Amino acid sequence: MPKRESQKPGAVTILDVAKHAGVSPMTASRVINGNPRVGQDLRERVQASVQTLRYRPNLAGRSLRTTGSARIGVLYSNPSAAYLNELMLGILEQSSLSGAQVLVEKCGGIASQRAATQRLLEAGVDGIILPPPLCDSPQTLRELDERGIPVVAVAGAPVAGVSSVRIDDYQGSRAMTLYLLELGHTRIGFIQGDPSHTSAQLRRQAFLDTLAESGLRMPEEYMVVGMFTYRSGLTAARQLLDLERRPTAIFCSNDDMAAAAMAVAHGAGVRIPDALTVVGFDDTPVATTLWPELTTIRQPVTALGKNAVALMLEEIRARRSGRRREATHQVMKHTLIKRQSSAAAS
Amino acid sequence: MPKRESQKPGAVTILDVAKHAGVSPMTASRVINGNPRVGQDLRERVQASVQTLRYRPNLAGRSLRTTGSARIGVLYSNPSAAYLNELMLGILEQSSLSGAQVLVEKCGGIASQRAATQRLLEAGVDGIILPPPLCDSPQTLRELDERGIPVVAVAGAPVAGVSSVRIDDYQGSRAMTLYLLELGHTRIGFIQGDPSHTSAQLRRQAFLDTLAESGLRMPEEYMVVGMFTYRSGLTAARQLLDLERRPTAIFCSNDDMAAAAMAVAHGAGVRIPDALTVVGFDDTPVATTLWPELTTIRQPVTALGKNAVALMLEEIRARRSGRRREATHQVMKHTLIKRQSSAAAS
DNA sequence: CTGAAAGCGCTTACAG
DNA sequence: CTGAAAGCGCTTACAG
Repeated sequence: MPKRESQKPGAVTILDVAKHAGVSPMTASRVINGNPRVGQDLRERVQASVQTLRYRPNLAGRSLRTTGSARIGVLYSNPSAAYLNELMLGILEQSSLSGAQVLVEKCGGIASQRAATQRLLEAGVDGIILPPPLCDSPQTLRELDERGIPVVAVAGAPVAGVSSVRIDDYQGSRAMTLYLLELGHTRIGFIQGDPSHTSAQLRRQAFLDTLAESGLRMPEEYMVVGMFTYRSGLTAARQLLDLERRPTAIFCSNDDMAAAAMAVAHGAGVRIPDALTVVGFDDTPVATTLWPELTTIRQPVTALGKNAVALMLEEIRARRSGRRREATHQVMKHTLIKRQSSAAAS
Repeated sequence: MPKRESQKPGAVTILDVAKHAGVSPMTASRVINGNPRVGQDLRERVQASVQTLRYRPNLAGRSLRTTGSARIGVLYSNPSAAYLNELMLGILEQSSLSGAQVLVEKCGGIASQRAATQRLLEAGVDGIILPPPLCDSPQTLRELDERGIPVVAVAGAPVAGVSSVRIDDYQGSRAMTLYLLELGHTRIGFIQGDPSHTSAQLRRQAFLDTLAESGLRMPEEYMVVGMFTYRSGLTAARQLLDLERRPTAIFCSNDDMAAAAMAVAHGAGVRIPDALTVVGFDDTPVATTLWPELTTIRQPVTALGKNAVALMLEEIRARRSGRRREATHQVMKHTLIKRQSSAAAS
């Protein structure tokens, strides 16, 4: 008799499901994985058993056979803490679902980057995920590609041969600009992000293009360069609010700079949103920390992380079975989130 | 001949290590897991092979035998986004290392909490991790305990019979208070957190006790109640800075409120840290986003998450093998992080 | 102290 | 369309 005593009572396995449905474990497995080559009635019986028994597949068991021992590296440099946290959340969640292991390395300059890559490779990673801003470094991408390591870039401009997951920064920025125009703002300041980031360039370009479409053009001093940091946002916002004829709205290229702009406005006694609309981009946790809460463009950062892992796993499986996949470029949906920091122009 | 072709070349298994070292897989396993009952020379040979082959254990394989199919639920309500993100990071990392699955449920009031618990249980979780503020709800703890579900509380006051992981809020607050005194501040404002949170009470008490020790007592209007939110920090900080004889330092019970205090100070034209020292508690990402960067007490939130999972897994294993463990109360180390928002009293 | 056997839960590859 | 067999990588429980 098998020892069932030390067994957890509620641990329903696929064998239990199969027995309950009166089929072989294989058939149960097929139904559970959505394989269409199963007869209608067996399928229904298995599905019923899954429901009744509240079966949940054990991912360790599954991944042992499928992905084998996939290991994914994440190489990052100089990130926004909040963004990286959220991204890692998605990466870990998905890899836990898929039974993959995740190794993380941080690097600074190009030398330390090589060392970090080396460490990841020695640890046996099958591929590397590159969050911004590393995803924007052609050199990094080339080096990894030359070594034959699969790469998935998160954000950044699509590069031939390298899979990527991102949102459409251009359309996101366009949506925000249209929203500000709808609110009746005609004097809109813009704080740009780090010019070396593709996302910063796209957000700026969309802003300018969308205004031009509406026949509007901002005076040059309404366009200020920031670096995506809070500190740079302070300086930039001060510049804008010190103008003689100052804007009635400020579009900041990310939330951190928007937080800074709000602090400066506050300091100058300018009330938000009555006298000044401030909007951001990203919807990081700071957006709902601030008061008034920040109107911004939501990036599904966690989902970006999840999909990056899924893409990577497909790539790894393909390579293991000797196939070659085309690089995939996945664009995820952004959302305009209206909160209390924006209002109609007065 | 076994098909080795579709095999990933770098996938070193424990069998490779064993063969390379000339021992059985069992001995290799023992060495790798630090089991002391292995002879000196076999141990060394295995360790050398691990090095040479750059062996990394496959966690899916391991967890299949050890934890079995452990599933851990996380039940949270009304969290600080940044704190929860970081905690989840640790939870997911550790559970991925241990091959456990994580299910997350959010809840609001007590009714929705029951429903969420029910969903977790139906999904077959073996135990539930309770982040703040749920860890402070005796009712929640009791209900879970009555159903016989293992619980690990993150933060909160230690409760008999319920394992917990936390930092010593009292000592952390004491360290910060001593630091402010060292800097020569004698007029220190204090913004308290949500009074229903144990951590808020402890931080406040330590502040008062430590001052008393030094023979100091602040005027009543220097103690202001906040709610741990940015918004409440704005109000509280305004109160403090509007005082005729205002403090030279403000100790905020968390970083979000410190961010608010800095914004208000900024608004009032009070320079930080020259004219005003502002310090926080937690070291969430916002602390390094602000300018000047925030002096604060670092909570190892990610590590708290990791350890909560580790504790939970021990508990689950113990129960499965019919043993009963005493509840463990783990206190992790905090650190005073000195940044640019604090300076000597002028 | 060391090892041969068995099995964790699942799915791949083969056979019908 | 369905199933019996084998094995993913590891460790538990048993034997010596």
